[in-house]
Amino acid sequence: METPNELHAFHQYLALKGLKSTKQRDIIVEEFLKTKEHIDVEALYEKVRARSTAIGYATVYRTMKLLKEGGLASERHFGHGYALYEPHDKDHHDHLICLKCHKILEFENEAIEKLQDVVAKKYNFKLMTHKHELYGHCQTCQE
Amino acid sequence: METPNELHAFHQYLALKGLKSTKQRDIIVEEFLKTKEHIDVEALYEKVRARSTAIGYATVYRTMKLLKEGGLASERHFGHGYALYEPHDKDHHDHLICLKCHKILEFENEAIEKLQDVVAKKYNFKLMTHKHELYGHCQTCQE
DNA sequence: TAAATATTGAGAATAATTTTCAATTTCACT
DNA sequence: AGTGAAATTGAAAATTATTCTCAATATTTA
Repeated sequence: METPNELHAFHQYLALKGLKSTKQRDIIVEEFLKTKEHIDVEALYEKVRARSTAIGYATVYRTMKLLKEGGLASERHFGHGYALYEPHDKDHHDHLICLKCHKILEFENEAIEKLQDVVAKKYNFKLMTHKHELYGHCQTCQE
Repeated sequence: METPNELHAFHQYLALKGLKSTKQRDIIVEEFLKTKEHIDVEALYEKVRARSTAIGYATVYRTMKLLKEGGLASERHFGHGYALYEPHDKDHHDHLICLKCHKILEFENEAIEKLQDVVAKKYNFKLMTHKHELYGHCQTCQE
């Protein structure tokens, strides 16, 4: 009784768009959902290949794009030149990134979110999304 | 009596690092400082070429890297896959980016900066820098 | 001015991601 | 179940921003 309902949501998204469900997509989505950290395409590709050697990089990229479009994954860029993905959260969160060990922590701050709205209003912007990243040294790396 | 003292600062930085001043670097830096908006390498290259056809892309990239290292320019990435540069401000500011017309506005918000410090402290992070970008539709594009 | 060293432009190289294309798979309709 | 139109696939080529290589040239220091 533990059908991942995100996978189900993905199938619904595909149906909605007139796209097809395939074994490859399912494997990629399952592996993606399984990792609770931020994952890059290379690491995801490795996990996927461990289950089926007949899946190429292109399909991983294509599937991540679909997940993004379907609102099931968020794509992040933290300065190194490649994308990281994470399952899309209902509750928005932002990130603390350690410049030494590249650890990523998440934070939520309601007060900041409110202030963002204030800023947007001041400039007559209709806010759709935002990116708030704090870069520094984590506790461990300060020693 | 209007010597750009940023150019002077650049020369000082070069001297400090044992690097050399060249015509190419000066032209690139002058053109960069002249634009008060965010500029990408391609646009800067065009401006530079208008003054001297004997300057290559590589030198523009190399010079922007020096400006960055010297603290005279900030590099930004707003989601499209290339870098934008802006003269480095003493007063930190963040950005509002229109998803339709790609206009970029700047904002400063002291209260948000303070809250960032609170967040960093909570996670025992030593904050070095941050990125805060608000994406949406600007006033003009809402019509 | 000369020697030592940094810089240059052009094009090759890199790296992440996207596209192309012919072969295969899915799905809606029998 | 069977068929055919349309979507999907993997592999390799293409793309794009940026960096590197290298032989020729320019700057600096003595």
